[in-house]
Amino acid sequence: MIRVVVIDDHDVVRKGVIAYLSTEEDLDIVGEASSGYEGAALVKEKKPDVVLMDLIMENGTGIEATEEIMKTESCKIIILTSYYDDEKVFPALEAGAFSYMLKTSSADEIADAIRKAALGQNVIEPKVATKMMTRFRQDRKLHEELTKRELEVLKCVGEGMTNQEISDALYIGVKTVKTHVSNILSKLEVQDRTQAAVYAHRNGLLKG
Amino acid sequence: MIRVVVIDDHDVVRKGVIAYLSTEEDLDIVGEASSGYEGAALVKEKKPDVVLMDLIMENGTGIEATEEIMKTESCKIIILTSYYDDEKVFPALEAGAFSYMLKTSSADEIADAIRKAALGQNVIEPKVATKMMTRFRQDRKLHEELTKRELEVLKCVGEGMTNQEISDALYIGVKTVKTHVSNILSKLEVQDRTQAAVYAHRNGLLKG
DNA sequence: AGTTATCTCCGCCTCTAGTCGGAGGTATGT
DNA sequence: ACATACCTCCGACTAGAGGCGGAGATAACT
Repeated sequence: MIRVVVIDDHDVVRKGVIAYLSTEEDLDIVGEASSGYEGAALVKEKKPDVVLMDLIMENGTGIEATEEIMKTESCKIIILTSYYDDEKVFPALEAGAFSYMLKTSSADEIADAIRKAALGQNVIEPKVATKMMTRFRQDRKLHEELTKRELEVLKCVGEGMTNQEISDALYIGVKTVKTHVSNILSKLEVQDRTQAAVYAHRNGLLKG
Repeated sequence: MIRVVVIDDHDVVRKGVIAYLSTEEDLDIVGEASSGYEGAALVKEKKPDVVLMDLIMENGTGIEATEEIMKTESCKIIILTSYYDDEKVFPALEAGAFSYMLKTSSADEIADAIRKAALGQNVIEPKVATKMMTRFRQDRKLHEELTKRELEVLKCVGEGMTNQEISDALYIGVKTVKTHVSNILSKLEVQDRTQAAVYAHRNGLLKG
């Protein structure tokens, strides 16, 4: 029997998945949770073999919960979500997710992914796999080289602020802002602040 | 008996919702579909009282399907989705959606929304309702004022291109690009190209 | 025929942005 | 004690961005 925990704050999704998986003889649903925090605690208590995890949740994202679980547990975490954009996929994989499924998958595919995870085989959605390929080919997180202060400045640039406005907001001189911006541009390998702003948005460095 | 059709390309969600609603005595699931096109045809055939519709689907979005159905049918369409951002909510309501539910809702809430829809009562999620209020207060989509050409230029600006690069890409003079950019800035009510680029990204005018 | 909208282009002007090459201060770790 | 990284700031320079005012061409609607 493969012990499974389902974490998803979408009531209908969670109930639906559980209802479906319960009909499978070799799967045992040992717990369910509707938030990241709750889920992480539940996994530590129940020690399941496999965790089905949604990404977007009210209290504690799936990414945070995945990180938390992977610190101490050895279970396989399968991300089950509707999203397959860069900002969601890569942080999830880096956090220690084992497989990445989309909610467009059929119930059978999900059951199959659970069995494979229990055997140590990853299952990555083709669409997500394509993303990974292009990612690993060249790109790395350029913005990880940024210092704290530079990241603050970049966020301001990403909001469309001018150097003067940034200097007022951060209580530093305009010259200093220019220095930071220049360093940001070279670290991100872009030519001007507009490209830096685009970079910030594409890499999810801002809220909206 | 309230006749219901469920349209959702997420297998687990559709099956889950149906499994849940089937236990309700007064609800009769008369059909299900996994794409917008299929769903629209099904609704025209089955003539249900209420339709549960997902927004993001492979073939034919929920918005297109909603528009198509509302042309000829008189049923109540309840949007059931994970999204509540502007780009999804307003087109759906404009297309003729009757209620707007989030997948974070409990199964009981959804069953309740179906009964209310059958009685002619709308159910709008609080989060979505808030969006609607702010929307009707003042905001309109500024970029709808943009001409075709200006939109093309804005997309280039959103990619981080300079005026020179845009002029090369669109085969027009740099002076012309400047004129377009100036017009874009005033129409979007922003001060510079960086803010315009941010606007473009926030309003989903670009792919990534 | 006249109006309106759109796309195209020009010159002149100002100002922000960005580069280059410095410099001093404060942590941190070796 | 020394090196390194980070944050701060300076002056001088160049180039791109953006405002202002104007203009010709086409197409569509009245």
